[in-house]
Amino acid sequence: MVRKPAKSGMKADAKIASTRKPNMREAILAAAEELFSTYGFNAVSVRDIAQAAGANPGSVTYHFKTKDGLLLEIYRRHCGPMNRRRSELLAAARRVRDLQDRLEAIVRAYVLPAFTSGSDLAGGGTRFTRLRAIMSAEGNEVVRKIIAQTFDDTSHAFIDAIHESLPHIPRTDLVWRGHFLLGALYYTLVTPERVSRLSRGSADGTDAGHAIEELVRATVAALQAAPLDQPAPVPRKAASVNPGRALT
Amino acid sequence: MVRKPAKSGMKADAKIASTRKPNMREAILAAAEELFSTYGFNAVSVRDIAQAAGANPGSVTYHFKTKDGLLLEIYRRHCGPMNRRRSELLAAARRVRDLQDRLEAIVRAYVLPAFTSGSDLAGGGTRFTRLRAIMSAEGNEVVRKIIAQTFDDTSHAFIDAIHESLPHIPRTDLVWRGHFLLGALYYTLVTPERVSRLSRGSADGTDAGHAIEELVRATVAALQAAPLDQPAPVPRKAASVNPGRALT
DNA sequence: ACCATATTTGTACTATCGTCCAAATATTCA
DNA sequence: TGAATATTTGGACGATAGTACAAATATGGT
Repeated sequence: MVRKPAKSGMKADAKIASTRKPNMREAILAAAEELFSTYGFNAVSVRDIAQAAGANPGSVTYHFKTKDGLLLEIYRRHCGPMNRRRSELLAAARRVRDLQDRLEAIVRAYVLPAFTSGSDLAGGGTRFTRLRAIMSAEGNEVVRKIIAQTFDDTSHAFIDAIHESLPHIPRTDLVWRGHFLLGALYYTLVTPERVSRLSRGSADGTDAGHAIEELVRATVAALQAAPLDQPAPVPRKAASVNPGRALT
Repeated sequence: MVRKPAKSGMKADAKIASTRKPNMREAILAAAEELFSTYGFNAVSVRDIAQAAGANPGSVTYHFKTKDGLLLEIYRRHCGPMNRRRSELLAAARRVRDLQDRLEAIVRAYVLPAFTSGSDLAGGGTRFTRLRAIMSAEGNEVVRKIIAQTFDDTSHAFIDAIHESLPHIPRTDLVWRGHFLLGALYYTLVTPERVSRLSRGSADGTDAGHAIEELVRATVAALQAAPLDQPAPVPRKAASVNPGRALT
């Protein structure tokens, strides 16, 4: 990792005089999370992390044994709270009467914790989700196991819930569409500036609240689309969808 | 890069006796493309590439000067043909009369070249798109410039075309939804096995043809959704969307 | 205050990284 | 064929990677 000129000021602040970090282990975890989620796992060295945390490289080895162990601990920290939050929101969503509202609530229950879960509510959630996005692209082996163990259960629970709200759509299509949702979610967190650029400033890709609303709206519509075994996605004269404004 | 036990047989085949590669430069490019798109840029060493191509590490430096230069050349190879293909398909799509069909054709014009463009039609397109996905996650600086220079024009052209088919939806929403499309597209190519896993074998994530159809269907529906400034995404009793099968 | 334990430090090890270079070898064309 | 050029080779360079370890220091219970 070479980028980002410095921010030498911050590093200096971190180890002036002999001010001890109250909990160096946490500082290392936080620094690693931030750096990994920004530059990727491979591009960040243990020394980079130690320096950002104001610690000694050996300290990282002491607390987490290996670099993979450090990554593993980051996942352990976040997976529990995040999936717990998702389960709570999903349970609440299931109790929504109106089928249309329920579907939206389910999608929201999936998306929201990705932006806000974790210990640190201000940006902590997006940081971890961004990390997951990068790791799924880099294809780390340590992570692959956690994914299959921890996240697949949650994914199945959500797909099942969606299937209950849309029983006429084959599960296979819902798996695809849920997959697209996760991809869109990841990409939004990894490359938010692209949205700002392409919209020429009229949208802010880093505005989590707005991103969530756009994502939910688009996903609900995608989930409701006719499955592939039905040739016509929408009857020709589909004016009622947008009342007052015909398509042409 | 340490993974994947070996495939030592292939390497041996590549340099048996004194059989010279007819064009070592191409072999290096192909090997680099394959490895980068599988493991990421940072995880693959110049020596890995040279070995996979049956070449000498020094040969890579000779042809491409630096590792970044090699990556740059891969992008140069693919960007031209891919965007040309997209332009052709987009122009054809614009000529479709029916607005619904036109929208679908536009989306298809965007998605299709990502799976099939490039010199090598069998997997060559997906390989390069997978590479782009990984690079956007890793955030390489060399790539960021190419993206903004080469791809933003295409993106704008597609957003404009979509906007013509859906004039009642604000451009900002279409930017978001186009962004989601790209994210879904990337994620599908990066983690296709997840689809197979979650669908318990009833879907094949690596089936490009099927992935395209699912992606197009979901995206068209997402694009048509009511914009955020309209509170109700669909009027309550929306039965006509799926003729014959009411929502409940 | 003292000892046992936990943590931090500084340094060193080996491996591998990207890149360079001179010599060896192929290729091309007068 | 022979000279000019293009390519390949094998080895080397300094830099940096992850990790290990003994010494130094901080901490907490008695």
